Amino acid sequence: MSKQLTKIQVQILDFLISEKSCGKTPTLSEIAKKFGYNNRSTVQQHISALEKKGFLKRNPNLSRNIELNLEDKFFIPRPVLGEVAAGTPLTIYPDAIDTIELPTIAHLPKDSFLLRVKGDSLKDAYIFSGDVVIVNPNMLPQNGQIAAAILEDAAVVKRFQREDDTIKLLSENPEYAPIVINKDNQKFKIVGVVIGIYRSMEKNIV
Amino acid sequence: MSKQLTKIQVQILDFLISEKSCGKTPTLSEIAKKFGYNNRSTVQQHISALEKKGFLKRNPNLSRNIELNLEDKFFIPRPVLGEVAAGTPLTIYPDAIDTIELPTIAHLPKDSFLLRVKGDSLKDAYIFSGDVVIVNPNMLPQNGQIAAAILEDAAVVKRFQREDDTIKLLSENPEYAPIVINKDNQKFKIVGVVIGIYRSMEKNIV
DNA sequence: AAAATTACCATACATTTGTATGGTAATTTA
DNA sequence: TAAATTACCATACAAATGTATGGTAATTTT
Repeated sequence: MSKQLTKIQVQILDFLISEKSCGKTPTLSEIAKKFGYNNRSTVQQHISALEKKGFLKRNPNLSRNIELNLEDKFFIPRPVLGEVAAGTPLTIYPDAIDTIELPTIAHLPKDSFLLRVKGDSLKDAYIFSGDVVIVNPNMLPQNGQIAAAILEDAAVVKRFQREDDTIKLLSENPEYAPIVINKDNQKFKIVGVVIGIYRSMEKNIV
Repeated sequence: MSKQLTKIQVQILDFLISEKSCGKTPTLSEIAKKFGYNNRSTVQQHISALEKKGFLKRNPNLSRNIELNLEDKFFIPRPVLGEVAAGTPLTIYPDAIDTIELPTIAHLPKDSFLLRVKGDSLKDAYIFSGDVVIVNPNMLPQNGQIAAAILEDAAVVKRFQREDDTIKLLSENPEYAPIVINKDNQKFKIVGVVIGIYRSMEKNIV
């Protein structure tokens, strides 16, 4: 038997990874439901194939006990939604352009997503090009918090400052001037609050 | 009924948090086994009490479906083993001195742990005082990687450089001189490799 | 063309799991 | 002192879950 995965096996494995990255391991029934199967024995067969090919391991008779075995990687890939400029706005992509191997950040706040920062306009806030910021879209930024926003169909990550009739987006780097937005600006939309940053060190070998 | 938890309820909740932070949700039987109960109905009662007090939620008839409800926090606390100096060595504590609310880093590499960095000796490596480093103890540092080590019963986080008969621990900050260690030094022990850093932004309101 | 593989379905069964109910002894509260 | 709570145990049952086995049709490989 080849180690090559069939289309459906890939889909199921992807689903398992996606669920795992939310901290869940589905049952056979749940997988069957997800893929529209009438019977969990269909999933049973696919999981069995994935196990034979070495992509996962089952623990007999234990519920929700599919252990992923992603080539000895410690990390589970998570999609990065787009690159975002700390300086000039960059386009945000509707689909993932990239995956980052986050240390299995599993239960990120619901709906939260990742953005990779480009540029050095936030370097005085200790955020550097290449860092990944974790954005919680269910929060409204308070003054002084780092926020992600969409401006003219592009995304920015800046320190947020609400004033009387305007919103200021500040860089920490004096080389960049603040962006001032009128409150009524239709082309401006707060996306969420940066609740954390993550930086992988594994490729930082000098 | 009070919202106060009994000793055993705290122990069970702690166990649930600990398991959750490894990406697992135990069954009643598994909890019973962990605490030496002969019967899972004992756990059933404790979980029921925890639910009534609002600390978790159960989804009826679904296995491994205890959802923790830690006061609407998005985050699950994880113990921070100790503070570690980027500059001068600081003591590493055997038990957690603190918990950090990591964005539910759930499947950290096995056995990995967190250290909070103090001091600015790694600032040129973009690691700052207060940052939390994720240390993987199952890796040996390569030259140039940031490593955590124990030196004279204290812990340091430094860039690692192996030379002929010595190991050099380099600061990125020119104010700190490199620490040079003889390979035979009994009081020196590599603890692991820093595989990532995490910084929470939530309290960074200026 | 024959054999193997793939993708599904159906059924049956043992185990696990969640849950309901009732009981006992010790401790705490009223 | 009486009542309530706590911490355990035991039993019973339904639902969920994993697993074994066999089948069909389509596709791919040999």
